Amino acid sequence: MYIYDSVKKEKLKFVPLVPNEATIYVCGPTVYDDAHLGHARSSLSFDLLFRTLKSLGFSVNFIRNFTDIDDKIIKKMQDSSKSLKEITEYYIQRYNEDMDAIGITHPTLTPKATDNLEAMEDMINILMQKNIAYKISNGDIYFDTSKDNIYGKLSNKVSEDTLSRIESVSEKRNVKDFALWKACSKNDSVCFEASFGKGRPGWHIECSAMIQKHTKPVDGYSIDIHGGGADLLFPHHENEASQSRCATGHELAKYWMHNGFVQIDGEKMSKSLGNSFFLKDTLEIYNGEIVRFYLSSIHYRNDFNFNEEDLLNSKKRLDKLYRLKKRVFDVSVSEPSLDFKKSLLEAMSDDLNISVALSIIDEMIAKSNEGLDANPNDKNIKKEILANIEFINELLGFGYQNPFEYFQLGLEAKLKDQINVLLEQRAKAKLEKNFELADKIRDELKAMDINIMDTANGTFWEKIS
RNA sequence: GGUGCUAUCGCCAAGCGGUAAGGCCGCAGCCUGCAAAGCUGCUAUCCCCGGUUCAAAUCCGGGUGGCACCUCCA
Repeated sequence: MYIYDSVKKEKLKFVPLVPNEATIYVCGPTVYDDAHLGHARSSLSFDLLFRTLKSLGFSVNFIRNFTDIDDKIIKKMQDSSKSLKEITEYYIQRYNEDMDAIGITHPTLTPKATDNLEAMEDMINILMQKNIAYKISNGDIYFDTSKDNIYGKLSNKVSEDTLSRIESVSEKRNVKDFALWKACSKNDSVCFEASFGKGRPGWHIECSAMIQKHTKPVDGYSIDIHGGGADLLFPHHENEASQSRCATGHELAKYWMHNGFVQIDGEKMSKSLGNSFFLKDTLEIYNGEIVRFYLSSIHYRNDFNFNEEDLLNSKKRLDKLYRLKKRVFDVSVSEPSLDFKKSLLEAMSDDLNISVALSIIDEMIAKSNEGLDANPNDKNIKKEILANIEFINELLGFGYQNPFEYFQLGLEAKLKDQINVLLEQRAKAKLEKNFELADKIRDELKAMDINIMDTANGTFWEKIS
């Protein structure tokens, strides 16, 4: 397995801290709103990593958190007069629904910030004891970045000019110091007890504390891989790495991976532009698997330009897999082709090269169709093809649907019956060489948006999308 | 202003120094009663200029264009 380390900026051989094991921590969403396409892409990127490592035989410990304390959540509370828990639980559930819809494997652990306040308190206490953290007059606690002589190394982004953009608080020792704890005032609705005063944690400390709590350091690192969106490198990951290093005496992660961004029709995704923003909006129109296939079809590090035309073109590629699956759906699975499995894994082992993986699948489809054209009823060929498709699903998370239902999605049973009756009539007409009637029926079906095809494996029909 | 990414066929997109994968679209053929589906074949010298090298889309320098982040946004 080779992965691109976005801090070292090179592709590296993945050497896990513990042989055959991998611990991955990915920054999850702040749950104050529904998941957007960017969340989907991030989840998808690391889901592919998760699946690939598992397929390679690693025992993977995959952690993805929920940030359920945050200014945006507090604002939502004020706007909606709902409690913190009401809001976060609602959006966590919605998030999980969306991720299920696009076939994201469940992480091994999904810690919430609110369940790990003690770990954060401990870490802040350690930093205060070391005089790396300090309290200012209003009760806020800051991290003293000057105590970490390699602060800024991770992102390489701390310039004078960057600093001028950071919020200035006069009592901070250094401009780049960041909040570990924000003291609460009397009318603050969200307030937690801690030995150093009431308040709530800063954003960065939660990930550090949860990693510290849920993992065991090996060889000077807490975890193997830390992941997240490209925007998180600075300041979030820089700060995480720094405070963890200072508090624990070892590095946070051996490898860092960052996924690229999603744009809509070439524009930055934002509410003000009114471009389709939420994953749910897309899922209302398209099946989750189609969205998954489209969003994962481009390398995770590249920026992704989402548009409907490309989505539909990408669906045509997935259709081909399902047309093949229709041809072999009447047998039980055997073992996938070793060559196919090996080359697919090899592609994904190269920093998740999905493009090469998809081209290998396309070649498999063409070869399989060729084999089936020559031997339409060869059970061994069919079994292996079906097994290949199952392996695709295991590794990449698509191709799992019943192939007939895939092409008939959203049609009512009554209509399906009607179609079947027409197909029987057409089959009879064809048998009697009454091609005029057969073509008339086909036109009738076409008018109903149904496409039919006579293959060596029988007559199939599809809903035209 | 700082930091970084990027420019490959009409569209999407691999390529990581050894002579351009794959998908969509298009054209031709095979198959088919005709279609559809499937299969086969055809379609690019890689933004521009210079350099390094036996050899560059791939490395270096300079342009030009696109984008992102630097604002607790994945």
